[in-house]
Amino acid sequence: MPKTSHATSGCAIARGLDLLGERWTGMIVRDALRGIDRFADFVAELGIAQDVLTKRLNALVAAGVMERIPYQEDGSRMRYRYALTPTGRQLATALASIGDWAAAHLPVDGGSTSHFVEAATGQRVRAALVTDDGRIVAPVDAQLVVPSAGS
Amino acid sequence: MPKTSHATSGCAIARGLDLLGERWTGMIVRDALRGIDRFADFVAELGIAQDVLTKRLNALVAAGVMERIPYQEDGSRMRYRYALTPTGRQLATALASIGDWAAAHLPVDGGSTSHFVEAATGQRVRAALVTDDGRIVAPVDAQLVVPSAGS
DNA sequence: AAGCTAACTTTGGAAAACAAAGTCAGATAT
DNA sequence: ATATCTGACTTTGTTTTCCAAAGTTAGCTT
Repeated sequence: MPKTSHATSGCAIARGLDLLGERWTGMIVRDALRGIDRFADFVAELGIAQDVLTKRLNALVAAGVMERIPYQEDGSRMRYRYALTPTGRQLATALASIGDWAAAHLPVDGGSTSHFVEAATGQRVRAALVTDDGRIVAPVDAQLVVPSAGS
Repeated sequence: MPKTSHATSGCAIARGLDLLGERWTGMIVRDALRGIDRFADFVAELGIAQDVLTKRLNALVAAGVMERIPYQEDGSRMRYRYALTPTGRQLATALASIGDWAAAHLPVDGGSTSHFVEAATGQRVRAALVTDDGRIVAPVDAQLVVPSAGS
């Protein structure tokens, strides 16, 4: 067993990090949310090595986050592109919360940063913790509950 | 420059992933949220190699996520522990959204998974996208806006 | 002085990432 | 028909990171 995997851990955070905590994976999903879907474009945008991109895309497809879709431009042969599945699009919340946190706590000189908006209204949206009855809870007032065993 | 860094990227998601997208970092923060704060306990809980833990803790301290705090048990010499800063505790939202997503989309046999609750009431909380006026927006209805340049 | 313990370093080998070059398959141009 | 172009990958060789085990350090107790 060359590399530690938490894919079968009882902790959902561990399982999620097994994907997103891997180098490049989060950036690939971010670009996919921006509409990028072609192998060569991911390479150009991210500067990722091609063999690594192949592995990551395969992992994302295997996890049900992305799917490999054939397409054909006129006057070209059939090729493949990679698009987020509904499951993958749900990761928007996770990426938004990471982005919101970084915007607040890892500032950088150049002002404007990326953010999410509601498509219908253009209104800015942020990630927050909410109760089932719609109350917003500050992160400080939240507590992590782990059923029993740790890892 | 041996390894690509997005630490100075204009994209906040890239900056956040530069930390959380590194192997082990998210798991360390998760355990820190559970109250783990000693070097040896992180090693025991995670099975992480000690030199890697040293590097990750240093990076987290440098980023302002954790702090190195001296402590002394009676009958022992002074040692150091690692605790989340207020900035670090804000990552609860990000970890919750990753955990919520994984619980929904990366199921595993053994039923119970970890989750966050409101400390005061014990009520379960979940990560969601909300507008500034408190409306909840489904991830599908959200759109990522990137100011200008990509990476 | 010798032993104990927690927090690290050091060391050497294995796995992964990186960069560059090569493969492949069709569609168009010569 | 052969040659060329393009996008999606492999292959190859080097660099970097990860890993596991052993070693170091500092102060307290026996």
